[in-house]
Amino acid sequence: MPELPEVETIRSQVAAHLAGSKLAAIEVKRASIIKGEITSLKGKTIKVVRRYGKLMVVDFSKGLSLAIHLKMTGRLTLLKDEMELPIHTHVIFTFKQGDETKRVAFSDTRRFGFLHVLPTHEVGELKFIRSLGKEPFKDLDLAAFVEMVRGATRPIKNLLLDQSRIAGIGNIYACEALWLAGIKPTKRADKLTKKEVKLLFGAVESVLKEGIARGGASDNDYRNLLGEKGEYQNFFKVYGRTGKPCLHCETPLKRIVQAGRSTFYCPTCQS
DNA sequence: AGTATAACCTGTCTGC
DNA sequence: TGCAGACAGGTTATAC
Repeated sequence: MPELPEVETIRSQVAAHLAGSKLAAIEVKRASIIKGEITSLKGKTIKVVRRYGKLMVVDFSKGLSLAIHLKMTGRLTLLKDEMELPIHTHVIFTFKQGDETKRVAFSDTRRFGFLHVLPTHEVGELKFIRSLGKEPFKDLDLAAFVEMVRGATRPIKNLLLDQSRIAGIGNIYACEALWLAGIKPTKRADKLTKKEVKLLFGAVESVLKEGIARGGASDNDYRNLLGEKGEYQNFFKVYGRTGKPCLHCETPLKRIVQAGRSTFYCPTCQS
């Protein structure tokens, strides 16, 4: 479920609530979602929480790290006292900071997500990270974006979703950015005009920024570390709005399928 | 280099 | 009420 803004929201919350906390206990209910030796994290303290595209990396003391991918339905939940465990909880972490005890559950209905324990110095060697493309707001600048678009013959929507080119964009933000830029999702990437490329670059940054500002999009499953929904779903212009009027021109929005994923767009504004 | 499809899983919704 | 089918924020392997 979570795309860059959702993962970034959780990343900053994990940093705010758990940095400096010591992992006192780990309860594993389903080992198959774990790679590496999770018990080695016991007694270690959280130092830094990073994000690579949609992957979160928690750096612990003693040179150990925990990579977390939430995929579609993964959640990290800071458990309140007496709180029932989320459904499909696979791992429960108990942290101590001074007198305080904090419990965090990793749950994942569809079990696509994973936890991966590895030495911090090996994080950069992860195949997932090595194959990631440029990161919005970091090394993805307009020049890099122009270059990328110029060299691609596939539809622009498919390019936006390709994590090996741009890290972090998923189906929601791809659709929203294309609507904002007024570009048809099926248009061949290298056929975009200079003006369109520039508009799209701005639109991508704009929707990601707004997604982060609104705490992510909870169209369905997504919840932040505190179990709260995001707000960005209330501001979708096209995603999931098949048949509803375009907010610009009132044309009924269309749904098509590209690369096996739903694309929502306005046939009038995006041509 | 690109596409398309299936696969990994469970849950929810729609239509008959 | 039941049941089949479509669909869901992601990634990857495999076959064209």
